[in-house]
Amino acid sequence: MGISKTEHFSDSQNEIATIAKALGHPARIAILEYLMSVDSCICGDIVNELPLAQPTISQHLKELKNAGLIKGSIEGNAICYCINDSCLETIMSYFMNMASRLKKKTCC
Amino acid sequence: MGISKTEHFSDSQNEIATIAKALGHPARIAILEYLMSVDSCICGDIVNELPLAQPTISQHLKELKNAGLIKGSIEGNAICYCINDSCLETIMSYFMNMASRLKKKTCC
DNA sequence: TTATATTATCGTAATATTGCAATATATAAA
DNA sequence: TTTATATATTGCAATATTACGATAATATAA
Repeated sequence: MGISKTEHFSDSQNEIATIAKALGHPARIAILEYLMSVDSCICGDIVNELPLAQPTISQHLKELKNAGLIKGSIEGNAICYCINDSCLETIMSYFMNMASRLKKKTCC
Repeated sequence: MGISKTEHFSDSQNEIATIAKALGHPARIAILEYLMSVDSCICGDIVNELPLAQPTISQHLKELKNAGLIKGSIEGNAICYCINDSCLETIMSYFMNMASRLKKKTCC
C-alpha cells in the first residue's frame, strides 16, 4: 500500500477500508462467489475452480480471513472455509446508509 | 497490484473488485464521507479537511473518479466533485444480493 | 497582461501487492 | 511408521500503491 497514514483516520473509516481492500481483487470476489455457490463449504475445490496456483489461493484466503470476510474450520485433514455473513452485513449496511442519505441531496 | 490476472475473471467480478479497490483506503472513505456531509459540493475544502497534501488528495480523487464513484464538474476556476450515486447503487445491490442469498445457507 | 487561486501532473522514494516454485506442516490412510 | 493428501509458509521477482515536493496547467481577478 505504500506509506499509508491509517492513524489519521477514524476506526470506522479504517474498518470499512480494510474490508473494501480485501474485496478489491477479482480473485477474492471469485472466491466469495464460489463459496456462495456451494451449499457445503468445500475448500480445496477453490484451487481447482480458479486459474491460480495453490499458494496464491491460500494467500487470498488469508487476506479474506484477516478482513473478517470468511471463517475457516478444520474438517479432518482439510479446512472448510465459509463466508462470515456478519462482516458482509457491516459493509452492506454502511453503503445502504450512505445511499439512503444521498437521495436527499442535490448535486452539481 | 503486482502481476494481476484480471483477464481470467468475469467483467462483473472485475467491476466489483475495481470499485471495492477504490474504496480500500481510509483517505478515500474519508473523502466520500466528507462529500456526503456537505450539501453543496465543495472541492478544495477536502485538502483542508484531511491530513494529506494537495497532490495526494488529487491522486485519491482521480482514483475515485476512475472507479466511477465520484463525478467532477468545472465551477469557475475550481472543480466541484460529488458522489456518483449510481455507482454506489451498483456495489450496494451486489452485497445486498449476496447477503440475502446467504441467509438460506447452512455453514460449517 | 500580470498576478492570484485552484487543481493536475511529474518525478521519486518507501512500501505493499501479486503470483508462484519450493518447502514445511499437519492430518488421514495404509 | 510410511505414504498420501491438504493447506500454509518462505523467498523472490515483477509490478502497484502511497505520499509529497516541485512544477505545470487553467481560469479568474486586478
